[in-house]
Amino acid sequence: MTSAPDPTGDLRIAIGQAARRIRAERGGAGLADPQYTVLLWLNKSGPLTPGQLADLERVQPPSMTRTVNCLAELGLVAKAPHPTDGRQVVVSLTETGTAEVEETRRRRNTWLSGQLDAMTPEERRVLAEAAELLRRIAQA
Amino acid sequence: MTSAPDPTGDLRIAIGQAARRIRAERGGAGLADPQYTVLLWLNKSGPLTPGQLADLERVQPPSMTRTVNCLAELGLVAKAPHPTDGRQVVVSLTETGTAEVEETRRRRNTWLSGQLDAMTPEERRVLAEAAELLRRIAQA
DNA sequence: TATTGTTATACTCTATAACTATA
DNA sequence: TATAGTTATAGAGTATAACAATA
Repeated sequence: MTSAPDPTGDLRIAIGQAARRIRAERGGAGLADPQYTVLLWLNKSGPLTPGQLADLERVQPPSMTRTVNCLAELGLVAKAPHPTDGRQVVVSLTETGTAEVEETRRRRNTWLSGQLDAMTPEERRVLAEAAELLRRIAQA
Repeated sequence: MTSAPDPTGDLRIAIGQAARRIRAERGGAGLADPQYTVLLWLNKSGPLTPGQLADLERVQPPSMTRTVNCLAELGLVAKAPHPTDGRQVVVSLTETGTAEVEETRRRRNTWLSGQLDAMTPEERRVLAEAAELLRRIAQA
């Protein structure tokens, strides 16, 4: 019982499996993926508000509040009042957080990096392009 | 504050966002992604045991037990004793389940299909290749 | 004794709704 | 009145550990 090809289903399944597999891995300090991703955003873009982070990650504000608080408790980010808008909060990487990002990135034996390193340049190119396309899909 | 390119981080973020975005969509009967994925496997490969499904989906057996039970309650799959091995269970699509798969697939306005349809053939090719690579990553 | 599946339990992530504070 | 963030609550998904049944 084999049905016709289903690129959509194949892609859905592949994304789901990959996301689950990646989630099962822990970077440096045992940080879960959503938390580490926030650190990556802050490292890439500088200080951001929880609202901006929620938009970037495409999650609802309460989810980001929780993630940010978790990181703050670990001392990896700091929350500060917004200079001009009392409603907003500014989240920034601490020294510890910056070190955590860089240390994790430096460790080339990080699981996903290891997987990519084992691939051919052409395959890495495909995945890099796919990353952009997936990002676009996620923003639709 | 913009750091050096980080293909690994970009890919991780993209996969996470895409998985979350896809999960937020509901196919035909409002079926969640993990459940629909099991239907796709059964439709593709025919009847399977919970253990086989767990291996295919890279989840632990208890997770699959739960998913299969949910589908059985909905009448989309049926559980039957294995003909020769009393320990095993055979899960198969019911008529309703088959109809559900085909109806969902036929609806081209399914969210992800719509996204793919809006892309260029080249972009679809990249994603199709990426799906294979992601599958390989997930199995590592 | 090893394997298949299930039950029990707990944790993480996410969402919606309601609330507070500020603009 | 609108916006940013938080708190409260709930639900989905997954995992590990322990158990039952069968090989």
